[in-house]
Amino acid sequence: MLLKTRGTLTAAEIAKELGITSEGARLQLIKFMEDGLVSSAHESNGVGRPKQLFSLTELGHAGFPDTHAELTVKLIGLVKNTLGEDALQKVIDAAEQSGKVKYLAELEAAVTLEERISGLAGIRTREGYMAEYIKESDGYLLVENHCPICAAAKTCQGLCVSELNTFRSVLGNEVQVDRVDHIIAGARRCAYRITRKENFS
DNA sequence: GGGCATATTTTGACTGCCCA
DNA sequence: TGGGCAGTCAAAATATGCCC
Repeated sequence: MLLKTRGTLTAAEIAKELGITSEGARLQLIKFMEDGLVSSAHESNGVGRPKQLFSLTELGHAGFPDTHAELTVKLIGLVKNTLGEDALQKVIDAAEQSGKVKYLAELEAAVTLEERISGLAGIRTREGYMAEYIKESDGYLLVENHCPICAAAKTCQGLCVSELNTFRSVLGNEVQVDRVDHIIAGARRCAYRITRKENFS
């Protein structure tokens, strides 16, 4: 909790806050380091042995509550209940339009279909979807192994529809994009089959 | 460059508490 | 009662800058 609220600290500083000796604090920190919750770095400050500074790792930070998902679900509910379904749909449409513009700009240099799919997978991975694509005999499979907006998507299915629309727009008219796996429906992943339309092959 | 001073870490022995 | 765990204490080890 001290490392979370105060940032990087030495064993002596932690010991002082906890009312124990620095050796006692250090023993605890070593255990946290063995568990991957804390990392250390050395900092030289003139005369004497360099300080060993302790800070939380990503795993350590993950041990604290994150209520983003709950907040998002709450906001979606508030928009729906106070402004109506139409207002919520307008918000989703605006987000979809914004997403399309952003994706198209990033994929401007991609010429072939495979380059566009590869680029799209890269963008989605950066956004936390752990995306990848698989080349198949009749097209491609875009796979998203994680859904960072799962809680929101369960509350508002429009987000998933918007996502599919975005993929179709970004990949172009010559391909058909179908969702074949859906996390919301209980699948392990979301997957999209991408095939060339008959009249474009 | 080497010895010294300083600040900090490391280590081992020990104590006390809890629990099966 | 013994084992495990958490913490204290003291001494040794370590890393670095300063000064001659």
